[in-house]
Amino acid sequence: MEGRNMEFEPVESSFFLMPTLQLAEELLGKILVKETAEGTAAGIIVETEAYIGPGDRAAHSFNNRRTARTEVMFGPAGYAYTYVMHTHCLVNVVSGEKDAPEAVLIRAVEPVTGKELMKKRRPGAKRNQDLTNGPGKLTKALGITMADYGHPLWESPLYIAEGIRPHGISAGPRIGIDNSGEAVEYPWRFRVSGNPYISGTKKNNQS
DNA sequence: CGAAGGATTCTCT
DNA sequence: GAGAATCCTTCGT
Repeated sequence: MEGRNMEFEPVESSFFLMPTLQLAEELLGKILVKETAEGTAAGIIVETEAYIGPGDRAAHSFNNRRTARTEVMFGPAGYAYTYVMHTHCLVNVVSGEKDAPEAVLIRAVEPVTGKELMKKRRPGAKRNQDLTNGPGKLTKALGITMADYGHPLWESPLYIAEGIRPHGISAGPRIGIDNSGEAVEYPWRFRVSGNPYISGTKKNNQS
């Protein structure tokens, strides 16, 4: 990369116009950028999961269930779907055509900009890789909140930027949805091969 | 209006 | 490895 410019180049809105499973794969290596008053924090996306509502029991929009919460998933692709889980916030990239409730969950990123800011936001993290190696962790590190719900991901202050080309990509079963029947086995989790900034602390610790 | 559950994370044993 | 924390949404009465 050219280097001296700290700013990132957002993707075009047309980038998101592809099948959800393909988008989940294409997002690997891209950069998730969040600009705040405190500064800019950004990380390379290294782990994603696809959620395809109509036939995916693990998705909030399973069987096309439409609620105030999942509303944005029924809209066009490329918007942020933020969701509060327990005490944490998760972020998804809406995918699929209009009226198709599909999305890609961002599970982990590798910090590239604003590491000091991330450390400040996550006092508990002892290692660099603990800053963003989980869906709830990365949102806190980057400063993503429910205020970003429905935000278009090709515009400041929250967007996907062009990044690197991953050396290799691995696919496998998703995590944390073991109460979702057979949907658990779908290989809809994608990650950059060999990258240390990957989630998966408990079970599902496969190579 | 009240009750149950969840795409998680942290801490202690 | 197991269990609690803790906030919002969804569903039932």
